[in-house]
Amino acid sequence: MPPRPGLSKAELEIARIVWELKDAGVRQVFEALPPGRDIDFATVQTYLRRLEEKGYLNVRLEGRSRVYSPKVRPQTVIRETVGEMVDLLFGGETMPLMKHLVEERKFSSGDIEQLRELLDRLEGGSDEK
Amino acid sequence: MPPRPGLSKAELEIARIVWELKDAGVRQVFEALPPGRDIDFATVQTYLRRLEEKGYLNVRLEGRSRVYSPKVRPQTVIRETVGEMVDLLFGGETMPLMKHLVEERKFSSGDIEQLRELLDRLEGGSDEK
DNA sequence: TTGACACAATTACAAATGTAATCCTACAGT
DNA sequence: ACTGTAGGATTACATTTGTAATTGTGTCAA
Repeated sequence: MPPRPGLSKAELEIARIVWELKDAGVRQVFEALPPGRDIDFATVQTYLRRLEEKGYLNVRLEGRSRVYSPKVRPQTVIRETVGEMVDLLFGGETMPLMKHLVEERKFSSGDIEQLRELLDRLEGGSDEK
Repeated sequence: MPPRPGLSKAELEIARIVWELKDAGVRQVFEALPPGRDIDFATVQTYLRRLEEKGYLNVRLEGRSRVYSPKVRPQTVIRETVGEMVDLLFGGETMPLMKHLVEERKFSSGDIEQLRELLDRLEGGSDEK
């Protein structure tokens, strides 16, 4: 299954909104844009159409307007996007990315605690490399 | 300082090679491509030129050929690229990405150990959120 | 000397992307 | 009925990206 064409940045931004709204028309997506994100209504329409063409969204007609809904789960898109990034930036190795994140981004002590727990859970579990 | 235009995937691939070679002409970069990566010599030339135009590489003339060298450190590009990805995919939150990575990618027990150490080092250190 | 290469520089081009102008039409009001 | 308008569908377009065809030029073999 060759997944489907990749998402562009702008498309990803819009896809995230649809995931959140679950089911939405152009207007709703448009209004859900973060304030300050100055982008035209018609532009949002284009992104939604492309998202549908690429197979990321379902669409149905409601009266004379189109209503979009997620077709591919965020999980999936995240896996693909992150995977590609790891390939491109680190030759496919996950550890260098982990190291980068831990060292360069900020974490609260609560975050660190959570991370330890995640690691603990791994050890017991069945997911060995 | 609006960094500089972003890197495209193909450009990033080439940039990585230049980082590794430290200093290289088109031919060398071309030959350093992983076997199987079927791409034309002229295509590599184009990427190198664009990398230079965008400010990621330095270039000097050596006889009648151009020799490229890194101008921006990998660290910097990585920080920018990862940062953008976190914004796009997780609204700027690092933790969801960490969680995703820990749960979805594979780690050896050695890796896990290393990660624990990284976290330990953080706690003592001065980098609080 | 004279081509014929080997190499690298230039130029070209189609597809993807970011963004919006334009077009269509049901409806509210006169 | 007629018309301006709001909301949405279409079409358009410049830029960026992936990729390569072309073009220019020293160099060496005949």
